[in-house]
Formats: sequence, C-alpha cells, structure tokens
Amino acid sequence: METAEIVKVAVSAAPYSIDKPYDYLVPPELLETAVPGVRVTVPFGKGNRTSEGIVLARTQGEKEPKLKPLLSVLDREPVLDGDGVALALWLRQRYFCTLFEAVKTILPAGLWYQIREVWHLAEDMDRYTADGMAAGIRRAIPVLDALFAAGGTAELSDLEAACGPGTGAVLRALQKAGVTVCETAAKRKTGDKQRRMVELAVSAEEAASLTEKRSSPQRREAVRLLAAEGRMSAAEVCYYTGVSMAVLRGLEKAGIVAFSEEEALRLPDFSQVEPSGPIVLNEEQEAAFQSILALTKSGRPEAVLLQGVTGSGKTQVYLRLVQEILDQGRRAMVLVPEIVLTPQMMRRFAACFGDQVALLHSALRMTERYDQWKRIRRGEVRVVLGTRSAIFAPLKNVGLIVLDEEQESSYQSENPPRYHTRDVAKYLCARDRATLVLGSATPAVETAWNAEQGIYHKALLRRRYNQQALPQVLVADLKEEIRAGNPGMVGRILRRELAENLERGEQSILLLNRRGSSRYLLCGECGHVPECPRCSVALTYHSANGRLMCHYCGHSEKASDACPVCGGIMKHVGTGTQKVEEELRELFPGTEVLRMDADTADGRHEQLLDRFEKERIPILLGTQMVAKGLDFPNVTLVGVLAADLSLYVDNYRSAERTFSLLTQVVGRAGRGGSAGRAVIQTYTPENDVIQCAARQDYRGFYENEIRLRRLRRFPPFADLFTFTVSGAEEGAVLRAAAAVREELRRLFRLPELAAGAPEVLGPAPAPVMKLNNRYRYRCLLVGKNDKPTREAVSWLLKWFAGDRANRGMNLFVDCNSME
DNA sequence: AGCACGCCGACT
DNA sequence: GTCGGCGTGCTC
Repeated sequence: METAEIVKVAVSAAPYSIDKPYDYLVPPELLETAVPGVRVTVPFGKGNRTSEGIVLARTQGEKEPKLKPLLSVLDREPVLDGDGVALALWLRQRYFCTLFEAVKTILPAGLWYQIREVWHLAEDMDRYTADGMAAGIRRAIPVLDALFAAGGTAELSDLEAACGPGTGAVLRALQKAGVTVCETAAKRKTGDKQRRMVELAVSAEEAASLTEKRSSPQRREAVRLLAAEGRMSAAEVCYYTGVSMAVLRGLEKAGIVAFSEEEALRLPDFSQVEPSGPIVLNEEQEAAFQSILALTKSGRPEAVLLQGVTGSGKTQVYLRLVQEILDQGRRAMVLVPEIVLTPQMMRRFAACFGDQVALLHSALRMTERYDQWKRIRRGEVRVVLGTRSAIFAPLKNVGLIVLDEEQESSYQSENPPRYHTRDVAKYLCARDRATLVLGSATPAVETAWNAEQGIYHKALLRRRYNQQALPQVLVADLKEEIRAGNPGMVGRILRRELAENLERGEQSILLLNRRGSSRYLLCGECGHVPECPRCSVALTYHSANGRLMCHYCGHSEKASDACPVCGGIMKHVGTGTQKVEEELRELFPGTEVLRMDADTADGRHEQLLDRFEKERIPILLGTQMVAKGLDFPNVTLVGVLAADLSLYVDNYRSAERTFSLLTQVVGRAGRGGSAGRAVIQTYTPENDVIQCAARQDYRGFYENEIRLRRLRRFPPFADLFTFTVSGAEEGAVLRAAAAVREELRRLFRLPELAAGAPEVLGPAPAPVMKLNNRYRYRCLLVGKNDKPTREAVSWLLKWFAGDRANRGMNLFVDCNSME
C-alpha cells in the first residue's frame, strides 16, 4: 500500500469516552506547515463537522481509506513542544480530561481561536432557484427562510438559534445541492480583560421617545439608566437593571445604544522599579536558605516545606534561592495564590530581576499575557512570577519552583480539569530535576504529614521579623451575647476594643467569613425564602440594586417587599458585610468604614487597600481577602466576627482552612511599632481549632487534625474520589448514581484494587443539589490515587457514557477536591 | 456528544 | 407509498 504523511491529532469534538489521538492525512498544500504542536481544523464524525485540534505527532504510514485529510493549519509555528505534549498526556490520565482539554489548559487563553462557520448563499442564488434546488431536502424551507432573512450570510450559531438543532446537517445538504457555501472563519477572541462599555448613541430625549411605546420594559429600563449614568460597562447595566445582554444587543441593532471596549484596570507598571541592593538574610533565614540550596545542587527532584510564621521573611529566602538558581544557569518559577494581594512581592522581584522576570497575573490583558508567554517561550525570561496557571508557562530548564502559601485553595483549578498546582509542580520538578519549595505559615495537613514522614525536607523560620511579640488574643463567646440580648454581629468585647482603637486613632480590620454569611430575604409570616428557580439555593439579596441574585447560575430578579406566597412582609436575614457595615454605622456614628468583598472590590483590591492605608480609614471590613496580603503598620486590632462560620462546612478541609484563616488574620495585628490585639468571636470558644489559632499553635492544631484524619480515613491517609452524576430528572439521576455505586463496588473488589480496602459510599445529594436545573447526586470512593485506581475510574467514566440508560446524564470525578 | 443509518407506524 | 419517530453504532 501507498505510504503517506500522517499526523496524530487531539480533537476537540471528541468527548472523554472516545478520546484518543486520531490519525489524519496531511494534504500536499499543508506538508510544510502541519508539524507537531500546531493547531489545525479537521473533519470529524459522520457529518464531518469542522473541529479544532492540535497535532501531537507526525509519522509516515499506510494510506488507509478511512483516513481523512486535515482541513487547515491555524498556526505558523508550533504552540506546543514535546514537553507540552507529554504534560498534556499526564494531565489527561491524572484528571480524567480529554487530550484537547489538557492542551487548552496548558496554552494561554489569548491564543485561542474561535472556529465559526459562516454560511452564504451560492452566487446569484435567488429564492425561487434555491427552493427548486432544495426540493427533497428535509427541513430546508425554514433554514432558507432564515438565511434569506439574514441577507444571505449568517453564522451557524445564529441559524441554529432560529431553526433549532440539526440546522448544520440541513446546511450541508444544501451545500451538496449547490445552494449554500460554507466558510470556516478562525477568529481571535477579544481580550477578556477588555470591558465592554455601552452608552446611548442618540440624545437622551430621542432614546426615551424611541423606547416610549412598543418597546419592552427591559429596554426602557436600560435606556433610563444609561441616560442617567452616561457611559458604563455592559455588565453593570445588566446588573443594575436585570436585563440580559440580548436586550442591549437589540438596542444596538436599533441604533439606540453603542458598544465600545475599554481596558480593564491594570496593576502598576513595575518596569521602572529601582534595582534593589543585595539581599541580607538573618541567621535563621540563612540556615533555611543554605539547606534548600544544598537540595538544588543534588541533581534530584526534591521537595521541601519552608514553614515560617507570618512575618518571618519567607520572601527573602525565595529571592536568594532564585538568585542562586539563576547563577547555576537554570530558571525559576514562583507562584502565589492571588497576585493582586501581593504587589510588594511583585515589586521586589521586579527590583531584583528586572526584565528577566515575567509577571503573569489576572489583571493582564489577554494580549499582554500572550506576549509574556511568547517571551518565555523564546527563552528571554528566567523567572516567572504568577498565579495558578503560570505553572504552565513554557519555561525551560527549571531548577526551582516555589509555591507561596501552599495551603491556599486557589491553587486548585475550579473548572475541569481541576488540577492542583502543587501536583503539576511536582511533575515539572521530576521532569527537570528541580527543587520544589512549599512555603507556608500553616501548611496543608498533607504537606506537614509528608514533611513528618521524610518525603519532604523541612526548613523552619520561627522568629517574626523584628522580633515582634504576637498579638494578644481574646476569644469572645457569642452565645453570651445572645443571652445578653444582643442580636448583632459585633459583641461587647469587640465593641470595647474598637472604641478604644478609634479613640487612639489606630486602625482596625474586621473579618467576616464568607461562607454562610450572605444576606437573604425571609417572610416574617410564613417563613418563605425566595429560592433560585434553577438551583437549590436561597437567593442572595444585593442592596446596591435591590435585586435577588443566585451566586451559582447568575439568575437575578427584583426583590419585593411582600411575600409572593402569603403577602406577608419580607425581612432581611443573614450577616453579609453590608449588614455588618450598617451595624457599625449605628454603633459608631460618623466613623468611616471601608467595606471590601467580592461585590465591592472586583479588580480594585489594591486601590481599596491603598486608600485604607493612606487615608487611615478607621475600620476595614471584609471577607477572606482582608486576611491575606498586606501589612499595615497602623493596624493594631483585628476582629473575627464569627470564627465558626467556616468551621462547620461539610468538607474535610474546613478545620484546616479555618485555622489558616484565623492564624493569618490574627497575625495581621500589630506589625508596626505597637503591639496588636485580636478578638475572635465564636459560638464555640472551647473548640480546639479556635483555641489553637488563638495561641498561634500550628503544632497543636496539626496533632489533633492528623489524629482525626487517620480515624476518618481522610487525606493523607486515603484519597477521596467524588463521582457526581447530574441530569434534568431527579429519579433518573439517583438511579444512575446508584448504578455508579454498584459498578464501583464491583470494580474495587478486583484484587489489584482491593489493597487498602477501598470504601464506596452514597449516593447522596451534592451540597448544592440542583444547579442550573440539573439535579446532582454523588458517590464517594475512599481509596488511593494510584495508577490502577485511576485506570478503573477512567474505565468507569467510559462505561457510564456508553450505557444508554445514562443518556442525558453526566458523570464527573474529582479527587480530594476543595469543594 | 453528534450524526447517520435503518427499521417501524401514521399520514397525503 | 413517504415522512418522521427513535434505537444502534461509530467517530481517524
């Protein structure tokens, strides 16, 4: 048989159950360009739908008749090298995703092209001729109606919206008959850090008259807002009025409003930062530095836990290590949980390494991020500093990877594949024989265990920077407040301390744990709580726009004063930051309170924190984010409003997270000249986690926690796989989940999997049982995340997808997930 | 998943 | 007779 050039392609249209490298012929015109690592378009499936793909390898082989040729090559040079392909393969087997999903995770979003099918009528095609030629093609008439109505050219997605699914097949049939032609446009996505702005395109009066009658109330509402506010972001208009983007697009079509793009806020430019002097380490830092340095010279992949209390100067150690690695002719990665909270870290790295460092953070526009990525690939960068996804920066010859605050949950991706940065870092360190440094004041229990077992090395920083004493910590019992008839969130002790700070002109930080702290409405008569129509959660009340919103699916509706069930009066309940803010205003009239939470601080943390410091605003009130990051010399009081709120979350990590959060926030107090105080309010003052946090006693916390974990078979003693089945019909989902459990039980009786006695539990409803109108039940497998187990899980996923009984349902797997 | 093929019942 | 339902099987 004839031989031909063949490429192995990871195809985006292939779901997990049939995912593998698919072979394609290289047509003569693509012989030059279709090399490993370039993205391509290929025909896939019976209908030869155009699908994106990436070339994994190129070979010569037999020209089998089933092979189809590539359609096009999208890149002039490869975007993924051999290391990248190997990493994608690793991600697939580790996180049960498709090859293409893995590749997409590795490559920067700015690179992504959106493939769109644009359909045209054939030249000189009129309706009469088209109808004649389309005779015998099913459902051709409505599709032609839509295409003619659109002026002869339309995108597939628009036609599908108008004519329903299956439109693609009709169009292809019409193409065969010569009625239509298709053009596949590869279009670069616009930068996601561009904000879409909208404003009136005509005068306010004109706009009002144009929407006066025969216009929907949504349109009128949007126009009224824009007339009052002028130019604002489209997302904001949607937020305040509750209209959808479709309404705004409609107004644009009618010529009433105009869209434009504006750059989202950016971090300060560090290119002009003054070069810093030599880094001086104290004795303890020097010892830690030397021990880690020795590891980097071992030529083996090693991991080390650098445990240092808040303010012990871990960053100094990182900086020295990176310097040394660069001197060894190797490169380094430094990862941080949330870069907006660590501008000083960025400043210091910029000062130390100048343009050899690439800063990769979420505030970069997509094009900037892509530019940085290209610089790294070209080898112009020797240090990468960034958040989670920076671990995929194409840095070569890596000698050191640092994960700062390694216990942070932001190191785990929240969308699939839900990789953990620590695991990817371990893979990279093994590949490049690099050293992994896990830095933390309060390490994850698994990490501390690994250090204890000698799997990780250990380095300690015990002393706080200028020998400062730990804050004095008061634990206040909220039960007593209730007994004393104080229903508020600020108890007497905290009130007294706040008053004292106000008097002395010193600043205070108040922390409200986000979980369980949102605000919702409740009917005083019948107890009705407005719920999301699509998800099984209560709607959260937003006072900024007077609307009820779902934090899971984005549903939004106008809040009403009367109960929709019985007509009773609705009351506000819950303890969101907004409510605490009101309480503070009542307690301390005239005192300025700066509120920082996800709603107020969207992309503006730094400005808010800057104001807090410069303007010396007396009280900063916020969620988790106030616990991390900056040190303020004038802050001498820290208050935790309800320490328990994050403690009783149904998650094996809740104790660890609460301890870490409390320890960090307590450490915020008094880092300047004055000694600090911390008040921890709680309903359970005797709780061990809270007691240990108050004493800043990691050891005590760890000893307790590891005992519990061993008892309950939680990580690190076992790995928890959650199998979530979702679908529109609750009964079917429950049945499918039960089938998953049975299949798991059967699988894990196999001798090679039975080691360590895996346990299978469930099915039980997921924490949010209904999400976007889909019910979710899950099963739990307590076992070991090893190769045979992963292979069994992979088999189970394929089995599930292949069983007809599970049609319309979805199964996904997570291991030791944060949720 | 998404699509085609194929085999059955209800209609012009 | 044929239009359209969904059950079955495959995707280079």
